[in-house]
Amino acid sequence: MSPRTHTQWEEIRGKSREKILNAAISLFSSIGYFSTSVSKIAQKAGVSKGLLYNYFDSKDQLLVAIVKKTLGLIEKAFDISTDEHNPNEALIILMENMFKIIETHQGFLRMIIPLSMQIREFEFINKMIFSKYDESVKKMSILLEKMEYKNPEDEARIIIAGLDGIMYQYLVLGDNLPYEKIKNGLINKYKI
Amino acid sequence: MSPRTHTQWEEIRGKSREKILNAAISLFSSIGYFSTSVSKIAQKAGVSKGLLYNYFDSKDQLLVAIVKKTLGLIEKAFDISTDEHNPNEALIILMENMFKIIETHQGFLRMIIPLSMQIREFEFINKMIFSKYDESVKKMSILLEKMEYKNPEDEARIIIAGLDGIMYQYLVLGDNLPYEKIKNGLINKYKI
Amino acid sequence: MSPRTHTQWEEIRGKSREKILNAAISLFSSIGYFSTSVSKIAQKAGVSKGLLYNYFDSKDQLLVAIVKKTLGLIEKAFDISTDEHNPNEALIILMENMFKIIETHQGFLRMIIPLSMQIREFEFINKMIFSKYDESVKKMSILLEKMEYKNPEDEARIIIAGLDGIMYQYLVLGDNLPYEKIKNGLINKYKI
Amino acid sequence: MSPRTHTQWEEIRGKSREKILNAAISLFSSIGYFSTSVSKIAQKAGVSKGLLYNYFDSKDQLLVAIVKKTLGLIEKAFDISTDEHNPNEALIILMENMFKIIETHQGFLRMIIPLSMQIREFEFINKMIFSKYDESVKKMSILLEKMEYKNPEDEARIIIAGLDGIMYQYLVLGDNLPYEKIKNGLINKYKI
DNA sequence: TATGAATGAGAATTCATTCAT
DNA sequence: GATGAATGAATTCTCATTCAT
Repeated sequence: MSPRTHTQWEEIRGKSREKILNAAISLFSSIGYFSTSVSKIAQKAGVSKGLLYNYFDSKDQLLVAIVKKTLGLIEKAFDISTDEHNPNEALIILMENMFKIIETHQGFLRMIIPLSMQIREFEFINKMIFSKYDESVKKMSILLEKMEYKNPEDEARIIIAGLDGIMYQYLVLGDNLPYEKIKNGLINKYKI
Repeated sequence: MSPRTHTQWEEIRGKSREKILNAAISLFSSIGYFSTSVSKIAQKAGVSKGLLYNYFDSKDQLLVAIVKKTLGLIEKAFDISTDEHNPNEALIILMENMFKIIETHQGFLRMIIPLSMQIREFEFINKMIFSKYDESVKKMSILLEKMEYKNPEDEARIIIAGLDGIMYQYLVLGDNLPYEKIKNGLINKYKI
Repeated sequence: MSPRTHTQWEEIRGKSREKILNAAISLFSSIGYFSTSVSKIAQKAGVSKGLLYNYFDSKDQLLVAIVKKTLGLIEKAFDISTDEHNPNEALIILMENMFKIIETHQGFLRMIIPLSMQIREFEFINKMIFSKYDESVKKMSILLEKMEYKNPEDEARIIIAGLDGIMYQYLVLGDNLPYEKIKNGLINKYKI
Repeated sequence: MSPRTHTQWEEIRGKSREKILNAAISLFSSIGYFSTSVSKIAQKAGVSKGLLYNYFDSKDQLLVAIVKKTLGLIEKAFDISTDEHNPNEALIILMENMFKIIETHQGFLRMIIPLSMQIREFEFINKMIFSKYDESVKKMSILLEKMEYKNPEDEARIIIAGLDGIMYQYLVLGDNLPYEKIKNGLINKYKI
């Protein structure tokens, strides 16, 4: 009969939010943002449509929340210090980390790439992709410079293009792509 | 108002069809398949919705028609004989041709890539992409073999990953990408 | 088999538009703008909801269309020259005209008064009411001045307050108000 | 935390009820009954939705409570004895009292007038308005009879129409109306 | 007494598609 | 061949109300 404590409310909210976010990311990534209706999300999450709008102001904002959340996860996973390694080892770790992101966040990538390719509506996604790209180029350039590549920045861009290409093919071709083989092929090209 | 001849009808049909296809590809590629309404297409093409449905059974079929048409164009442009060139020259020509497709058919790519990321609904697009991929790997492998690469197929896949990566970045990053630089960077890596 | 002429289309459009407008004004005035759903309007008009949106961009715009249309009707009815009459006769005609508007456009008034009293959303209604008020004050002042009233503008404002009061009571009290009696009572006060 | 006495509970109940009523009247009068959500009321009152429903069975009943409460206030303010004044003085006091209500209960009026324009749903409001109207006519008629007006009831109705008209204009036109001027103009017409 | 998460019915709006002319 | 009015199902979103604690 006594009202719930703040923590109890928090917990309830957290659980529902999570259910909705998970349902949404699953649907957005498999059938796409536009083909996913809010009703489908609510149904998959096992909650009412109304509740979804208690937690997210709009379908758009739900997307934003997903992007933020996943970006947080990626950031965390990516934030491994490479200080104790020599440049080449560090480069390999960097590449492997990028492949890990591809493997772990397939769904997320499948969701945002379509949005980044069209629709002005989600400009923030393009900005985010560009900032990630830029950051990667910088990080990698430094390592390649230490490894005494002649044009480290250019080389970095080519490596990242390779990584992005493998990602793209992985997402589109799925099992038709000998992913592991290509992945190792690329990595080995840069192992001294 | 003498009755039109068969050829005249044909011509009229062809022109309207063309107008519709052009309007559709322009809209699909800029704002996306799902955000493009049939009304907008008809309006942009300067025809009535009814007429559009005279030519195409559905929005889906309109997409199919666009893919078929553009694939034809790509095929034609791609079908340049490399017989009179040595393997390395041929490889470079092949790569340059692929870049040409990226540059010439931006809109088309921007349209189908999002659709290819979503499983199931447009299966035929994935099949088509896979067949193109496979074909390219084969063509390139042969040349690389002649150039005495140790693992020509693996090397081919890495090159194509690079090409696809540049394509992807070109479509997403636009002017934020030093496209020409990376393009030449990649090509030069394979010039002997 | 031959397509409809421009005039035929016009006619079809006109009829549907009219049906919708009539249904809307009837519902807006009887149960109010907010309690009237677009579905109800379409149903009453005997058309689909979709069609309604072919003619009007939104529920708001439907309201705007009604206001414009009714204002046109009122303007026309009100635009009677009083040149050949002496000031007192003209004043009486003016008052009678105002009563006529009250009687003829009950529904319209019942619709806009609630909107004018609240909601910033429909500012244009307030502007319109003020402009009508101002216009009436000016017209009536001129006549009262000729009739040698000491403070013609003040007197005009009092008369119009009386008219508005009767309008208000007429709309709210309906048959509980001895409308004709009061109306004549007011008019007689200003007959010389 | 000793258990509260009955009186303390009463007080708590009273305060929360009051807060809710005030929030509701403020919102109903500014943005209208239909555009005001129960959530907004609870929020503005600083209580939970649940608590609101502890005090009032429904949004409708909340409205009823407001009307009852405000009517009580008006009654009290209006219940000033005019016995010691002569009829003319009493008439002026009566009119001034009515203006005072207009000025003091703007919000309330702005809230109920829109509702009174819509037939059926809030019948009780129309009944209340009629009863107030009737009562005023009677009171005023008596005074005007003593003042030897020929048709005291008719004159009373005209005066009240004037008052209502000024009220209406005051609510709709706001600062665009020279309220004080008209108010005094009307009062002076009946000062001997 | 007090909370706020949860519901579900219903609101406005969009859009692929049909059809009479 | 060509038109565009008309449809209806589906979409996003709102909100009064309930209920377990």
